[in-house]
Amino acid sequence: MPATFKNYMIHKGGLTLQEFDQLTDSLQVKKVNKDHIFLREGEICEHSFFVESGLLRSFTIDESGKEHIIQFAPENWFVSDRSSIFFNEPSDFFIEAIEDSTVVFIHKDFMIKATELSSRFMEYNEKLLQNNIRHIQKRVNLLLSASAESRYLNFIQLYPDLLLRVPQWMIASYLGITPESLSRVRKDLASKNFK
Amino acid sequence: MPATFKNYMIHKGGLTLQEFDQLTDSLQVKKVNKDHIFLREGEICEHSFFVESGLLRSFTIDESGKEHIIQFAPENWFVSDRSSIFFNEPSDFFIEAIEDSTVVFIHKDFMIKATELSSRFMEYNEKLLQNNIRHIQKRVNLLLSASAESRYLNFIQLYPDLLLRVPQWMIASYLGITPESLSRVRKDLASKNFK
DNA sequence: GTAGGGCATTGATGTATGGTAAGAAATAAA
DNA sequence: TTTATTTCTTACCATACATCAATGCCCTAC
Repeated sequence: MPATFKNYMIHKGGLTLQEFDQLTDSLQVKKVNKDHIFLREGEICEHSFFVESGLLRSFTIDESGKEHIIQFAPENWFVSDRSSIFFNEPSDFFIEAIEDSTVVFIHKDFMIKATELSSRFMEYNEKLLQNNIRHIQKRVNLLLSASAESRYLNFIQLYPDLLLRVPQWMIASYLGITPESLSRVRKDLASKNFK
Repeated sequence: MPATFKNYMIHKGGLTLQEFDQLTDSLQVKKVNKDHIFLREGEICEHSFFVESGLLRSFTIDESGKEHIIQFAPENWFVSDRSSIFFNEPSDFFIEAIEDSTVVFIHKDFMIKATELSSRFMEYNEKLLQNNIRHIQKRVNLLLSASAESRYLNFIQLYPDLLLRVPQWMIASYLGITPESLSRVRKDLASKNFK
C-alpha cells in the first residue's frame, strides 16, 4: 500500500479516500536499488513514477555518448516522459535511481481514470502540467542567457537539498557543463567569498 | 469576426459552430503594425494570441539588456505566457509583432468557458499543452547537448519557412548565439557544401 | 538622386568553457 | 586493513563562441 503517495493524492491531489481506493489497481509500490533503470530511450513510457523515498533522475544520451540530465526527482516528486505517455511515442530519455528508493509505479490509466472520477484531481493535474511548463521555460531562458556560474548559483537556490545528495558530475550535467568546469566554478566562488 | 480562427477552432479545436458562437465575447481581432507590443515583462498576461496572418515573437531581456527569443509565432500559431495567465503572475517576457499582423486576442475566459462547454475542446487544449512541453523539452536537450551549428541545422529543419522571414539576428537570439557567430556558422556550412 | 538606419559580413582579439591527463580524495569492495 | 573504483581537483592547452570595430549592403526617407 502506497502510504505516502496516498496521503499526497488526498491532501494535494484533490482525491477523496474513496476515490483513491478505486484506483489502486493502477498502482504498484516497489523498492529498488541504486542504478535501477525504470525507462530506457526508445521504450514507450507506460508509467509515471512517484518517489516516496530516495532519488531518481531522468537523462538523455547524445550521439557522442554524453549524458544530459533533464530532471532530478527526490521525495514527493513525479517523474515520467509525459510526451511518450501522451503521444505513445518512443521515449527520448532514461529514468534511473540514483539512490535506493521506494517508488510508486503509476500506470497511465491512473491519470485517465482519476481525471474522469474527480474534477478536483483534473485541476490538480493541470496545475502540475502548467508548473512543468513554467519550470522548463525558465530553464531554457537560463540556458540562453546565463553563464555557468550563475546557472550553478540558481541551482543551489532551487535545490539546496540536492547539492548534498547528488554527485557533482551530475549537477554539471544538469547545468550543461563538464564536471571539470563545475569544479573550477566552485573554486572561483569559494575564493570570492573569502575576499 | 475571426474567420481563420473560427475555422481553426472548429476543424482542429473540436468546437461546434454553435459552441464557438457562444464564446465570441472573449474574442477580438486586431490588425497591428510591425513592432506592436502585445505584452511587456512585468505585466500580467490576460490573453492568448492567435496569429491569423503575420508573425509574432516572444522574448526576454536579461539584466545586461540582451534579448533572448523564446518563440516565433507565424500564421495559425498561438503565443502567450501560459504561466502568467494560469498563475496570475507578472510575465517574464515580451510579445511583439515582427510583421504587420492580424491577431485574435483570446481572453483567458475563452479557454475556461470553452473547456466547460466542450470536452473535445478540453482534449484539444491538453494536447496543445502536451505538445508545448514536448517542444520545450527538446529545446532544453538541444541547448544542453548540441553545438551552435547543429542547433542552426535543427532550426532550419523545424522552421524552414521562418528562415526567409525572420532577420538573422533574431534566429541567432533564438539559438542562444550572437549574430556574428551565426554569420560564421552559415559561412562554414556554405563552404562545406561546395566541397 | 543622396543620406541615414538597420542588418550582415569579416577580421583581430578576448574569454569562457571543453579536453586531456595526472594526482588526490573519497567511497566501496575485498 | 588493503585494494579498487569512482569522484573531485588542478594544470596545461585547445576550441567554440563572444566582443569590438570596420566595411559594405540594402532599405526607406527625404
